[in-house]
Amino acid sequence: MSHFEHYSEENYLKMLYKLGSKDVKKVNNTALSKALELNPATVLEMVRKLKEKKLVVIAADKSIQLTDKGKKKALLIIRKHRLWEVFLVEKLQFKWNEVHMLAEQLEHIESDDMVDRLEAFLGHPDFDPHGDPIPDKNGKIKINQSTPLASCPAGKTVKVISFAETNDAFLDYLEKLNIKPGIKIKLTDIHEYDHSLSVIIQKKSVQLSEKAARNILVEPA
Amino acid sequence: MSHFEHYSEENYLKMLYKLGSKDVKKVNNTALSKALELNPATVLEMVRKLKEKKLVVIAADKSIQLTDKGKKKALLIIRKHRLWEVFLVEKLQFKWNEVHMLAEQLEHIESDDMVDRLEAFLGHPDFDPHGDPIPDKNGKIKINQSTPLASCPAGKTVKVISFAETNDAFLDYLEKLNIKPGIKIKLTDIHEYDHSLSVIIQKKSVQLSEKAARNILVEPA
DNA sequence: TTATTTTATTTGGTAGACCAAATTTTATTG
DNA sequence: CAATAAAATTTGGTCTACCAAATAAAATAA
Repeated sequence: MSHFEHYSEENYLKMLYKLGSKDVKKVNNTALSKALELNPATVLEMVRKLKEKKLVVIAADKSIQLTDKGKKKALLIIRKHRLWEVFLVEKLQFKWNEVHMLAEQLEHIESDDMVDRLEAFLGHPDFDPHGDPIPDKNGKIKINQSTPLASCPAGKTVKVISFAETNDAFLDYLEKLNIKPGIKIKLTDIHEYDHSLSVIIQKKSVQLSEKAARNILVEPA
Repeated sequence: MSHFEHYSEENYLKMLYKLGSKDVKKVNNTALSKALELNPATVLEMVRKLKEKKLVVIAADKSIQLTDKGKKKALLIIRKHRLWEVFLVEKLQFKWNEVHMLAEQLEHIESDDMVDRLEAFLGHPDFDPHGDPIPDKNGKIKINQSTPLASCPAGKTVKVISFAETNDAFLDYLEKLNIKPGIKIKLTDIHEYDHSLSVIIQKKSVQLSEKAARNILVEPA
């Protein structure tokens, strides 16, 4: 039967979207292979199929770019992923850093109707538990103008919006410090020496590395 | 990646369970092939794999039978399927006859933790929207010999066991009348005209519609 | 610009889950 | 029991999504 014909394709599209929006440098076959942890030959093969389906175009410099059609498809997968994450956290009481893997599975369930109903059931959330925006049913995203905590001036109090990294180590770290979307952080000091920060989170003083601060996205409180 | 290696296997197990519990006649390769709408050669191949994994045994007459291990695995898939059906109907407002295909997809999501949380979120339902029992986390089905209140004779006192419906409206209704599992109901009268019932619940006399009485499952007190 | 490195592509293979058609085995039945 | 029907099994394929290793092409560096 191969009920999950679309599974791989969806992963490629999602990764292309992710790479395309994060990195400035072009996404070539090597980059995509590494990101997906797949053999370049495998990726080349699939990219050709995506090209056939008009989901990507191969630029003159061989970089792989999503077409509007491909981008929309990617955004609708991301929509499903993020809505399921909200469900898992809000309704099934998972910790917000535990849900990624599960949402990876749920995002491939196909039913536009179900996704719309899920959205309504959850009360049309705008952001997932990590603070990432949830595209609407047409694949449109509300763009927030958050900035990395690392580029805020000392003395400022900010509100955590989302995170630029999603690996478990980072999410566990945030969990320990009780840093999550919505929480207020007062940036008390920036240390010239190593660019680490002293901040106050819920009345407790904490040290953050520059690396961490670059991946915590905030807005003026 | 082949994230869904288990997908086919699960379908075979589920179908074997279904055929085994429904039909009295033996389940042979031909029967299974027809039920799954697959070529006998394909089915034979998979059945051998299931045998390798000790999930089935092939009897002397070539009939395919689930082992305890296989049966448990099948029941846990059925558990997931039915819990998701409850979710789709109760929470996402699908009609009971629209949910089967979706649940077929959702049942293959793997996470015991999620299933248990889902069960708790749904309020530990005993039956799915079709009235089929939901196995517990060990694959055990409560084989209660409960009958609908509607089919009890007048004058009898019975104990409420479970409900064949779990939608909010029905549950609210039950809540108002203080009808819950364990409670005693005395059936004082059955009205020929509309098949409604007069019952006594905690010393108070109440009228129940036939519809409600069909969905209240009871045992002799 | 030639050598070297990196990237893209081709070639030949694998495993899982499927199929049609041929063949063998088992049952049924005249 | 022999003929026939049915069921089981074998054989030789397909398609998808993978891989490793070889080769070609492009980019970079000396």
